[in-house]
Formats: sequence, C-alpha cells, structure tokens
Amino acid sequence: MDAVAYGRHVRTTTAPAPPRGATGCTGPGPTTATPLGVEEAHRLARTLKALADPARLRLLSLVAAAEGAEACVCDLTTPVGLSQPTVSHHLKTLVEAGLLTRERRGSWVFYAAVPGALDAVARALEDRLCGTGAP
Amino acid sequence: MDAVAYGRHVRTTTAPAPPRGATGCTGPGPTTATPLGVEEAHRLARTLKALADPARLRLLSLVAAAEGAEACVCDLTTPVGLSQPTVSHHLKTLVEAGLLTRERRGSWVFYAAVPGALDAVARALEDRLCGTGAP
DNA sequence: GGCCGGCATCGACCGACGTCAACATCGACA
DNA sequence: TGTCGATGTTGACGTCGGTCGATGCCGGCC
Repeated sequence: MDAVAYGRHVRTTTAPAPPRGATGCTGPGPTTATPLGVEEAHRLARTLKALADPARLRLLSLVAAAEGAEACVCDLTTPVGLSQPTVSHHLKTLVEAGLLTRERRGSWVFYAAVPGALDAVARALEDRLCGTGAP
Repeated sequence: MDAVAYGRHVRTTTAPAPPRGATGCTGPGPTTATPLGVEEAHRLARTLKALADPARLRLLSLVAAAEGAEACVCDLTTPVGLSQPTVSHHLKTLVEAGLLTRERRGSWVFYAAVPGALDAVARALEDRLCGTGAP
C-alpha cells in the first residue's frame, strides 16, 4: 500500500512513506507526544523574546565574562556601543525575564546572571520542542 | 586593601567582595571569558527571534509530535487557531531560520523539523552565554 | 480541458519594540 | 548642606512584526 494514513487527508495519491525515525532532534526517539500548551508557549516565548536581541545577548555574555560574573552599567555601555538609557532599558528587560539580578552597591548597580536560568531555557527547548525526552 | 579592581571605577568606597564562584550558569566554572562578537550575536538573535513567538513554538511542537515528525499546513491551522496565511507565514519564518524543512508531496506541503537545529541553539545558549564550558 | 483544493503571496492595518535626548532620582563626598 | 556622578524614567520617533482578507499559483481529479 502506498496511501499511508497521515493523520488525516487519507487519499489514494502517490504519497511515499515518510522517512520516519527522526523526531526532529538528534535522538531518534519514539515520537513521544509534546503538546506544548498555549500558556506554556507564551511563557517560553516571553523569555526567548528577551534573548532575541543582539544587544541583550552581548550584555549577557559581558556580564557572564566579567570578574565575579557581575558588572555595572558604566562597564557595559562602551562595549555594546549604545547610550546609557538604552543599556539600562535592556538590562531591565533581562531582569524582568529572570535572566539577570540587580543589586545596588554604593553608587553603582551591579547586574549578575541568574544561575541556571539559561540552562532552564536550553533544556525547555530540547525537552518540550523535540519529540522525545529519552529513548 | 578592600577596594577591589572592578575593571574600572576603582574607588575607596564601601564595596564588599563580590560573591564570586558563580559564573551565572549552573557550573561554578573559573570565569572563562566569553566575548560573543557582534556578528555572532546577530546570528544567534535572528534564530532566537524566530523562536520567540507562541504560535511558532506551538507549530514546532506540533510538527515534532506529529506522525513521522512531519505535518502539512492543513493539519496545523486548526490546532494553533490561526488563519492559513498566518500559519504559512510562520512556517516560512521557521524554514528561513533553519528550524524546519519544506517538502512538496502531491498536493500537500510537508514540514519537518531539522535534526539537531534546536540542540545547536540550546548548546549555543549554554556554551556562549555562560562563563564556563567545563569546570 | 476544465474544475477544484491546498498553499503562497500581496496589501494593509495595528500594536510592539529599539533607540535616543532630556529630565528626574539617589547616594557619596567635601 | 550643597554639589557631583551614576542610574532610572519619560516622551517621542521610526521601524519591525503579527494578523487577516483577497488573490494568484500549482498540482490532481473528473
């Protein structure tokens, strides 16, 4: 038989068998269902939207690479080549997304990366969007 | 002395020693430098921007969870609750981002996840944005 | 050949976002 | 207490992005 049941639209057309075996990610897992509900999609998208900006990505890497894994605004404006209000705005976005922490020390405000936040995003991408969790 | 050199702004203010030890991610790595150049930031941001949308995240999960890890447009419009042109637009965005592949079979167009694409994004987040690669 | 169904493209609308200049705020220091 | 420097906030502007209706293209089917 050629007309395999593709969920719906079963028709006697020439539809060769799909490659199968691959779930989209590396592991050839057994097609475990991954619905990804509406609310979860919105939450993950909000975090990814905070990451989807070159300036914010560079800010994150600058903070992570700084001594003590923290940096103040005056240390970040020059490397990213943006004005201080713009950098402050981006940092606020990252803090609200749960990717950075804000701590005032003296006259300066130090930003530090939240431990495990990026790992959580990376794991969410792999676990929730790939068809399998573990073969 | 206690006024540690925070890169710049060395002043005799009350600046306690930073917590140290944490590079932002899970592993307490030894503060490996992670510059993340301008061009690399733009490329990663472009991919993340393609992911930073609830509709596209749901489309990706629907494709990954479908039989054979592939699905046609007519199978996706109803679950996401969007019009057919909108779904087609999102799918085109995902294809251009290298996250989906497009293949015409008969009257239908099947979309399938690119193996390893999400893993690459997840690894880039961990490797390039965390201060360490391995302790 | 004519018809039909699935899909992509076009044009338009509207909200969200990145950016900056100007101003306000807060803490330190003399 | 007054001044200065570092930072956050506001308002405005231009651009980008998501959504839809209408239309065009392409491949089967009768």
